Formats: sequence, structure tokens, C-alpha cells
Amino acid sequence: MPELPEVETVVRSLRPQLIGRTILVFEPIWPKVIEAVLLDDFTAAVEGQKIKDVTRRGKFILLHLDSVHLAVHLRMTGTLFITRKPVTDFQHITAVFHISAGEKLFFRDTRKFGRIYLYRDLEVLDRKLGIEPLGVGFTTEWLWENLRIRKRQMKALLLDQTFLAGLGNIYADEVLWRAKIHPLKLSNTVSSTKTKALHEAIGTILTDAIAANGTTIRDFTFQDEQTGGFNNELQVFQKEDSACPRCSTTIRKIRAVGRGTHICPRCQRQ
DNA sequence: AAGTAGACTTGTCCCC
DNA sequence: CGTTGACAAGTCTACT
Repeated sequence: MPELPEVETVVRSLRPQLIGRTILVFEPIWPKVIEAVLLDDFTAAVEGQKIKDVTRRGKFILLHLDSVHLAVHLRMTGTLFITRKPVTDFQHITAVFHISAGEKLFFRDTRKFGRIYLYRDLEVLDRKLGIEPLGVGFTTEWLWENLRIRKRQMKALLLDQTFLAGLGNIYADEVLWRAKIHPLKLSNTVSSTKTKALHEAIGTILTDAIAANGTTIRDFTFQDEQTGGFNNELQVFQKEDSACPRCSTTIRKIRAVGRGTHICPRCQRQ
């Protein structure tokens, strides 16, 4: 599930249901879901704590408790959801938070890549993550300066969470196509015109994707199995062998940064 | 500094 | 066809 719009969709869905609730019992179905902290310490730190707010930073879902913060990363197949319905298939449930009012917050993750982190201080996480693409500091000028001082392949840079926090494989391909930039183009050689187009593309596409509740390729769901609606608005991702919506050239799938990458060979020259 | 490969893990597809 | 094996929405580490 995983990129910024999907995480934002989950946060918006969970926030009103979680704020003010208390975590009564933490049940680690698959204990490795807890990262970098002993299970007993984790349990002691969260049980009895009230959830004060639910926010997002990059692709992390943040649960702000009374005295600690939980950061949930869904990685590729994770889903975090509340349900009162009895869950009988625990095959892929990695953790359950029993919360007040008889509710349960489930973490289900088929591939078990997703993790829950415990932070006393959010600055530790903040230092590992780059700028928020929908934040006020992310301006065309910021992007221009930061592309110039690096010499990275554009797709690698957009996927680098320490540079820009929130884009993944789907939206990286979409924004590069919209801005007509080849994924292997070196960042310090991108023109100011295309930098401006890229900045616009990132803002527009992420905003539109959030408005559509994200993109569901396979596993992404939120709030009682609802799926994202941005699939219908994808222009190049998984569109190989079909026509570019802009110039009708056949979309190709190439390899970039070790990832399947979709481009229009005509719109996106290297 | 920046690139690649491997690791983690399990389901899908039969393409690559 | 799928008893194989590559690939998948992500990210970390080791190595060059």
C-alpha cells in the first residue's frame, strides 16, 4: 500500500476513530513486527496510553500517544485497520491493538515487511526523512537548488526517502512522465523549465491521488475493504504496450534503479 | 558520491 | 503446465 497518498488515506480514515481511545492490550501475533525495541519494553510503553493524534510523515503512520510515538510502516502489503467484526483468519495478522470501547486495531501484512517503531522523540525519525512534498518548504526553488547540487538518476532521487519523503514506484513514474523527464536523467542536468514542471506534477498528482483515496494495484485497502480510485487516473504505471495519452507512442517498461519503470520513449528522452 | 546486488517475505503468474 | 523462477506498492546493508 504504501506511498504517500495511500498512507494519507489510511491516516484520514483512522484519525477520527482513534483519537481519544486508549490502548488497553498489545497483542504481538508475529513479534518481529516490532522493530529495534524489546517486546516487553514496547508493551509496557504503549499499554494504558491514550492516542492523542494520528498523523503522517513520509510513508509512516504516526500514532501520538501520551508519552511516546508509534510509527507504522506498511512497506508493500501492510494494512492497518479498525474493525469490530470478528477476525478469524489470523494467517497474515502481525499485530492487534485492543483499544477502548471494545475496538481492535489490526495490522495485517502478507509479506511481513511492515514494521512498528517506537519513538520517545520524533526528531530521530525526522532526521532520517527528507522534505514533505506537500509541505510549505517544498518549492520550485528548493527543488531546483537540490537537483543541481546532486548528480543522481532522477528516479533514484525521487525514490530516496532521505531526499523527498513519500514517493514510491507508482507516483515516481507518474510524475516523471507528466514532467517529461527520463528516469535515468541526471538531476544536475534537468532544465529549470522541467524542474518547474516536476514540482507542479508532484503537487498535482499527489493531491489528486489523495482526493481519490489512493491507488489500489493489488493489496491496498482502507476502512472495511474500500479500495483506492486513482487507478483510473494512472497514465503510465503498468501501461506498457498501450498508447501514451499525450502522443500515442507505445509505453515501454524498462529497468531503472532495479525497479520496473514505465516511460513514454518519445515524451521522456534521456 | 552514487550505483548495484542481496536480504527480508510470501503470493502470483506463466510474461520477464 | 506450473514440481521453476522471476517479479511485486519498500528499504536497509554491504560492496564497488
